[in-house]
Amino acid sequence: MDKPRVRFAPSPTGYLHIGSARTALFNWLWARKTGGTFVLRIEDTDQGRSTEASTKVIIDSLHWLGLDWDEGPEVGGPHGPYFQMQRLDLYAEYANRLVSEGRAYRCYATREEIEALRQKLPEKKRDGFVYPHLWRDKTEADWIPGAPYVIRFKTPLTGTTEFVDRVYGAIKTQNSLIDDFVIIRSDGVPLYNFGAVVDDLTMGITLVARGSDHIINTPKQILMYQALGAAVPEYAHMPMMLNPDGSKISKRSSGQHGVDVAIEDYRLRGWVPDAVLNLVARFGWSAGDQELFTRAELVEKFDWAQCGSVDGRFNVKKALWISGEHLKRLTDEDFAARVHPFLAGAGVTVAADDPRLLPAARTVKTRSARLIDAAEAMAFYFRDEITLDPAAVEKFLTPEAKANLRAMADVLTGVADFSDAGIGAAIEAWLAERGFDIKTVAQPARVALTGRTASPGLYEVIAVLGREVSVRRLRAAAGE
RNA sequence: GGCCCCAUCGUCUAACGGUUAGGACAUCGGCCUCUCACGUCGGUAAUACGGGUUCAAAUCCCGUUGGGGUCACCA
Repeated sequence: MDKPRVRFAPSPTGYLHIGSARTALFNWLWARKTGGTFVLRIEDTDQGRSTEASTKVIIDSLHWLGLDWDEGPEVGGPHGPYFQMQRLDLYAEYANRLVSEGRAYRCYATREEIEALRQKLPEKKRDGFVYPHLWRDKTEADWIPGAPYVIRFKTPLTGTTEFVDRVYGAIKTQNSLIDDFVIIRSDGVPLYNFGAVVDDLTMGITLVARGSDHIINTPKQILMYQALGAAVPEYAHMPMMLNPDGSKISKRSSGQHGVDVAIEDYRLRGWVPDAVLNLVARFGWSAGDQELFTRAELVEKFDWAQCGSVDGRFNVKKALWISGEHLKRLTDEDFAARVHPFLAGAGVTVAADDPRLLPAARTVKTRSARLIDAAEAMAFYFRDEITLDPAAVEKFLTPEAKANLRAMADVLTGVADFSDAGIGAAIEAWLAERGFDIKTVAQPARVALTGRTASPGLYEVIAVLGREVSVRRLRAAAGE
């Protein structure tokens, strides 16, 4: 059996949507698992909305996710070009073939003309209005030289079109319900359904996997394959990814639900690529009770048979949990290197080779959901001047506590072994000598050293900060 | 509205005719503890409804209800 050829065919009208990323991922997983070929094709026929900038953003996002393609932009391939606007001649050739074979026809009716016809109908019937077969039965003799026309597909009037989706199972449609849709615009540019079919056909795509919003297009496309005398590919549709309230995920809804839409946003917020892949993989797909997957495990375990057909709602907390789990699995060194670029955003300048970077990062690793959170949590280590949280000052920096902070500063000044353990031992000895419980000094010290009431462990904070800074901050908070 | 699709804890899901309906996130409680996390132990929580088929139904069939998709010279 031949190896599958799958594709991801985004239209460059914005960013890489989280749902599209899943479509790309599932196709990629299938290709990698089966040793097949993953094709990237840019569907830029919507000239009003397609931009080069968007093409770049989408390609960058795919690179960032690590979803590499075997054929497509940048890498080329035997079936190129991989931008639809560079394939116009091909579409014209196939369209003309359909016309000459009587499977499609020129339609000179204008949009206005058709709309006027629709308006003539009683209001109730306007909803289900389909193109009346104005030009369906005309011949070449009726063509109007020089006038603009579109090419419409001559949809069979009877019969049903059926296909077995790898996710949804059997789906059938009455052909009589499908109108004679336009395949080539008056400017010669193909419409989605036709461009996709000609490309999938000429690129040898054997399995078309895409979002379930395309289920409705599938019968039309199958009809075109048949009219072209070509073998129909397999189909696999994936359920929609929705907001927590069931609405569509969009830039606009993002603020409302906290659901990031664009893959660049995930990168900017400090997700690691594998966590994003893990996140989207679990929408509509599962492997028993397993929740966390590495990229390799995804490739190994992915199968269409385990894909469900239920639309999924985004769970922000679970998403953050997945991100955090992936962060925890990074080595300390890797984690530190990845969090470094985010420190600037948290307002501190830290050199990549700053010796405090690794130990500081280590203390926030299990406390952060994303790198941006980690950077924010560890910024206090690097500030020249920290701002103390007023409420915390009010609550913990009492005169008595300040006296203890001064004493603690003195203790630290004398600690020989300035490590976690050494510091802990010295402070605990001091505490024992005074008969204090650590609870009486921990929170005031934490506020003095970090500015806040929540932080990594006290001893590790002090160790990372170093003797000089720790002592200075304790004394400053004590009012010296 | 027509057509298509979907329906198990709040959310994501497991189950592929026979289970005390399992797991994860969230939530609640305990442990750990210098705070916050992490970790750990335990609890609450679901087969939308109504009919069939069957010895047996979350699983198969029909209907109802609810949700989504789609009805362009967008993709």
